[in-house]
Amino acid sequence: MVDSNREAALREAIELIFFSYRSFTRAPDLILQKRGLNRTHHRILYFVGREPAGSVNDLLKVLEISKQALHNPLRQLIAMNLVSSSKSRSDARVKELRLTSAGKKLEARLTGTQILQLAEVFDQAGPEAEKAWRKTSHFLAND
Amino acid sequence: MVDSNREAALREAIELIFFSYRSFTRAPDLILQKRGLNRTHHRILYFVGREPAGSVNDLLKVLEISKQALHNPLRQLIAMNLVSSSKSRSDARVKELRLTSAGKKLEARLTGTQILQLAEVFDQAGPEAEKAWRKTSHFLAND
DNA sequence: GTTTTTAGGTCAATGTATTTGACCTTTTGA
DNA sequence: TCAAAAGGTCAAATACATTGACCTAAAAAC
Repeated sequence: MVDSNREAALREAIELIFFSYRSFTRAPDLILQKRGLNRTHHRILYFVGREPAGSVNDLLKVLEISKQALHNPLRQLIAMNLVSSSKSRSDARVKELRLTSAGKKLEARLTGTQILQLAEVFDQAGPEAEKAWRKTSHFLAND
Repeated sequence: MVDSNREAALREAIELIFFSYRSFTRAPDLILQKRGLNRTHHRILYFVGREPAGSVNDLLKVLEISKQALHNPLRQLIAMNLVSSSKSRSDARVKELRLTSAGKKLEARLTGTQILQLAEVFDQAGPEAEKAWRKTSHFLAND
């Protein structure tokens, strides 16, 4: 059971998550908007950057969106020459996705704002708090 | 400056935030979907519940969306009798928004899943980690 | 004490994004 | 070798957000 004081404290935590997430995505969203891109494009750039030569399916798994929902933004990124797509040699059905150099540059810019923001936050909070934050976030992320 | 080891650690934190947020919204989103509602409807229910008799403008400020973007989902909630709207006595331009009893019930159900989830997470992480998580999240939320 | 301006809120049309569902190609495996 | 499954694409319908005009009531300016 969750008593009513505890509930108030947990509602405060809910709001922290809401406001944190909004703060966390604000800077990259502004940069994206100027190019007619959105949060999904950033996610694609991020995960393609993290796993070069990954397939469309790899992306679908990590993003948990439908392949139809992925298709348009991915196509746009390829058309804009931010992501390259080439047939896999081992399985001709599969595409290997990679960031182009322009894609790397944009990804670094977008994610860079978040890296700086988190660096500041952890700097203010201190290393012990950072460690505890990571531990707690891990429980939240994997459940 | 952020060196390359530190950058990798911060990228891990970025992913923790992404996966945490998704995990955090999954349960209520499923409930919402069954009624043809979405995240915005939950946010409206949440903040109307937090501030009974608040105005449309109060909602706009906290949600940071345009009034046109708010209008449709709010209208739907009123039509579904989850939110009530009545003219303010002191200023006839202003509406006072409140949860109806059905609205309270749904809000409790939606937010309840998140409260339980956070209760479990903090239980696993321990009270010190919770405290540090709150401190860190506070820096992130307000910047 | 009118008149103008501002605040609160609504509506319709357009544009953008996602979903639904069909489809194509290549590979795997019975 | 042929049916089924995996990877990926496309077009139409639907849902959602944005743009921009608009209405009414209240404050402020004159």
